[in-house]
Amino acid sequence: MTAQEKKRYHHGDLRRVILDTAMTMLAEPAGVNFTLRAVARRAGVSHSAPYKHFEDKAALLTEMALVGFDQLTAALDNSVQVAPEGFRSKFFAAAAAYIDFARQNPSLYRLMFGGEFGTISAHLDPRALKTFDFAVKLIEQGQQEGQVRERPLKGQATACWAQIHGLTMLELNSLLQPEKVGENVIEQAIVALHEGLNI
Amino acid sequence: MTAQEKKRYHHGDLRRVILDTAMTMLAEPAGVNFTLRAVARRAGVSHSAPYKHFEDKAALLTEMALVGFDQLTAALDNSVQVAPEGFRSKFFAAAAAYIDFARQNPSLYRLMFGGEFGTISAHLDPRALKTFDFAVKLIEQGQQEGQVRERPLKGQATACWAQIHGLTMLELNSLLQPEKVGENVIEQAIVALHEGLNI
DNA sequence: ACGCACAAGTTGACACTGTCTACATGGAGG
DNA sequence: CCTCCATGTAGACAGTGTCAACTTGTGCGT
Repeated sequence: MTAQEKKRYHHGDLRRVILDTAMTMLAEPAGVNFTLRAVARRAGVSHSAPYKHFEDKAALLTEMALVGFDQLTAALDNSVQVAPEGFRSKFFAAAAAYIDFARQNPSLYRLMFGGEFGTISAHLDPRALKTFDFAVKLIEQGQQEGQVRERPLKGQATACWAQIHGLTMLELNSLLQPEKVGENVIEQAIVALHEGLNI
Repeated sequence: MTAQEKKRYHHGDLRRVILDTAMTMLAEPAGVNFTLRAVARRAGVSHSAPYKHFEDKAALLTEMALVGFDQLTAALDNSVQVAPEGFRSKFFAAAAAYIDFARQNPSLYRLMFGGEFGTISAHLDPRALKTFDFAVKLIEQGQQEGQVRERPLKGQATACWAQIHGLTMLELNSLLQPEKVGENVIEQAIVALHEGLNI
């Protein structure tokens, strides 16, 4: 774990290094078309070293998407812990945190939901489903507080996710510009969504 | 326009042929990673012929996305014309037509909203905005019929589009499987959306 | 303490891609 | 009829994902 260990022939941490490097490159402007060889170069290893840790480029991308879901879930969890008590407060906090995450990691968010690669299968992974579970639990708590009408839990959670995800996508694609679509569309939409859940 | 005109050195229709061929290949299974050279091969021209009609591969993809928006708008227009009178009827018809389009052209739909390439700019193209205009007009008609509460028109239209788009994405990514999420989630979500608009 | 199997690296090759430049063709307009 | 120029072709180039063959050196059982 010392500094010079990086020079070891087997530095034992290459998988993590490659993953981190790839995440970094994805986050850079125009990092969408990042290349496997470029990742290896920046990581300081040969161009085929990544194949010892990831079967495919698709496998790396899938893992990256899953890391993205981990981070998103963590951001959501954190937002509701920080937010004041009450369903309404936590609901708006979570929605804001979700969209913020996408705004700050647009390429990653697109990778997570793009489905261009093996990514589609990633959505059925437990790590991705955790994000869905978060929504379910939040709605459930709202029902227990009497703030959300009693309907099939998963249906409501799905509707919520769909709405927020749709908004996020439109936002990422610059379709929610105020001059085109009016001010605070996002806020309005979330308010409407909340009203829809409300008793 | 006769059959043998295809053999002309300049057959004068290459742009359309290339576009059609590319659309066909995109529609095929695993056509997501379709290649420019493969399009040229199938079109029976040299590998660099497409460059006389499209500056880039990105330019071709952008044009394909715009064609997708044309088709989607046409499908929506048709659905409301066929549907019985009344806002509710037309609203549900349009929602169903939208999701159907995506289900039948998943790769195209992803291309339209993926934003991986120059596609993002395509969303600001008039041809893409027509789809948005459709939603606006539909809601407007609902308001005139007294079926939709009076709120900022574009805000409501955006919320609708976001919801449907979000649902569509989840559906395309196989996240709406009945055993995971309950039966008829889509219908429920659309009903909820309609209720949200309703007075 | 020793030697060795095997995981973890490297190098080099292959087919293929997007794109550029130079050249060929032939249809339309003076 | 001739010639210009849009439209096509051929070939080259750097760069990519992936594979196979080779090297290295670490952890294990004896």
